[in-house]
Amino acid sequence: MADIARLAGVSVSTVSRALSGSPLVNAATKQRVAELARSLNYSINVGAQNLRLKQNRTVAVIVPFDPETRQHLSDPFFLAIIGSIADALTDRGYDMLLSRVDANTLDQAAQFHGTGRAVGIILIGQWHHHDQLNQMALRGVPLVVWGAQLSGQIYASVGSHNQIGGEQATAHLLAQGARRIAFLGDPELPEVGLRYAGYLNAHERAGITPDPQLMLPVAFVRESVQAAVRELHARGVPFDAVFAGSDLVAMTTTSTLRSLGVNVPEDVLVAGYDDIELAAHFHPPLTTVRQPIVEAGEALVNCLLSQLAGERPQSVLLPTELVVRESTQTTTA
Amino acid sequence: MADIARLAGVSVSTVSRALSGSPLVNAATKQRVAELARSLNYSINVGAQNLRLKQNRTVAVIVPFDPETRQHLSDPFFLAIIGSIADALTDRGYDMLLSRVDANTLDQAAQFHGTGRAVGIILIGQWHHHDQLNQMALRGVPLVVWGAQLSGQIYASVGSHNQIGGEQATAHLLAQGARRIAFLGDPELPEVGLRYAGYLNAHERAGITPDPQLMLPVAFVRESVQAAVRELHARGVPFDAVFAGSDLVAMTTTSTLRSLGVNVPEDVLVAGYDDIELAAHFHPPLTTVRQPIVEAGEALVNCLLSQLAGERPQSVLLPTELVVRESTQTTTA
DNA sequence: CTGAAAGCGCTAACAA
DNA sequence: TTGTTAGCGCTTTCAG
Repeated sequence: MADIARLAGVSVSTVSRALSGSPLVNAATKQRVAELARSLNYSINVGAQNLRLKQNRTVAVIVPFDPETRQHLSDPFFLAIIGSIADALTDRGYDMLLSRVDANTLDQAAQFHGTGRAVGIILIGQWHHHDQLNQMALRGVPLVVWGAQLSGQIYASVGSHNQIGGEQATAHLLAQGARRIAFLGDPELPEVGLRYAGYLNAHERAGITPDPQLMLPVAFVRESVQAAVRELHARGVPFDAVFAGSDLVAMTTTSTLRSLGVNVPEDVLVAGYDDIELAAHFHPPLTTVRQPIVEAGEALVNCLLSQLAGERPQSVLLPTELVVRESTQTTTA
Repeated sequence: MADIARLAGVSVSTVSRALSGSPLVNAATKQRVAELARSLNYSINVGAQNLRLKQNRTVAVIVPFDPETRQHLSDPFFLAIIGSIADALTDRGYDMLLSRVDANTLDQAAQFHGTGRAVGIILIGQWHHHDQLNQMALRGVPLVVWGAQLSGQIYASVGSHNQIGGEQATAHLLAQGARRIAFLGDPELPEVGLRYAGYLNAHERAGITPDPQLMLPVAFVRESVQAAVRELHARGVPFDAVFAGSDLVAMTTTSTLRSLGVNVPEDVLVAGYDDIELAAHFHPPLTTVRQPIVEAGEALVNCLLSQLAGERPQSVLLPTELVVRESTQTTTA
């Protein structure tokens, strides 16, 4: 900037003003400065500008990871949500700082705000860290979490209406004639817990008591799912449908069943949750509960930005939609 | 920081030194400062620090988008690569700034470096922008791109050995008895072009001349693939196998064929490229050419950081591996 | 319309 | 061992 000033024969203040389009500066000078800047391939140092202005247009998006499994970022749904956040942020003129932090020391996430690197934080997945998140919110960190809305929640969350989603899927399976529906997913996770609650609700409404043996608390990991399905099969516990906690689990279940000689949907109906892009192209095409991904990104970003604008944190429940495909069509249909 | 200094009864320089663990400062003072900092919930302002130090530990990861389709970030393979870069960067202590830029004004990407926001740039996908990328490299922007290695390339690239991958898949299909293998993918894209070259090579080596009608230049979009497959079928052009430019295309092809009453692998063999996680769980499990995702992230990051360390840009060709699954098993096998 | 000067939060000589 | 001072690159009063 000093160089430009020298070359243009003006002061740095003038250059600064010219570059920021201030009306105070002579059009001719403005022109000259602009050209010089271009020819020198110059652009403003955002760091210095932020320092001076105490502003910042960066949002940190954090994906917690389990330090033991050191598991990689791979669930297509989470990945897709990141994509949609990236889009929403770009639209609003914000940058996205993507980072992974150890789930056990989630407070690290707050550092992105504390150190002035980001104006706020979007956290993907609340897992078991409800309390830590409340702490952060209490400390005044602008925060939005993708997950379930829990009672006693101080931070804002955005998520689909998991309980209704769970009901929709289960009610559909029951309507298709299923009577012994296995549930696959870890109900300790708030979102999955609500989906399970929906599962129970739907049963109750139908006047059916689900067999507790059909509740398989698997983690969202391939091996865990395969093991659970194989064991259920080996134990000879009869079941005529599966409601999986995510599409990935549903797909793994389907292929595991097939390897055991059990066909979907002829022998067992399978429904998932998420409606990832591939669900429609799976064989059989997967019935699932859609979580609106594009809206999710927008809602997360809106929620964060409105907090920054001084409004009170306002959680959002996104509508779910049951997408019926062949994986739950009884062959007679 | 000034507050801490006042409270601790020392100067800011001492605080600065204490916080940075300088050996010059008295252990007692250091202790006191550390406690104060913790209790005030203070942490260093990275922006100011960077400004002063002229350093920076963030890397910009850029995904170009086509402004017309304004297409969202959704290909699982790209998403997975982003995940793996995030991991690699986290391991090396770098932050990742994720952004999407209009593919037509790719130079914008250079701004992240120009404005001091990032030390270097990782670009996902070179598409048709070889020249622009060379320009950027020429201007001295530290840059790595995921894509093919082209002649006359100044920037560094990391990618799988697309031609060999194409050969592997095609040779496998030929070995399985296929004689009329359709190729689906836009050969204008450097990576796909090389895969196609591999396809041609394998044919030549087998002494077979592929029918030009079997070359379907589809974009990597669902609709495009469906349309192409339907048209091929409608025109009555016979084919006994498909080599798809990506797993997503292969899966779409499979489900489109199925809707036309053509079964995989009984009537037509299908092979893909990428080996995304779902490929193994697809039905039928998909034969594909694996691009090593974890290594990809590491290689991209290494390549960029070594440039920053002053070494010459060094492109990397990652090995591919043919993963044979049921989608290419002739039923008699 | 333009320039001089102060200062954003931090670090690094240089002195003491 | 610690404090003083200058300055990273920028913006913005306050005077001209």
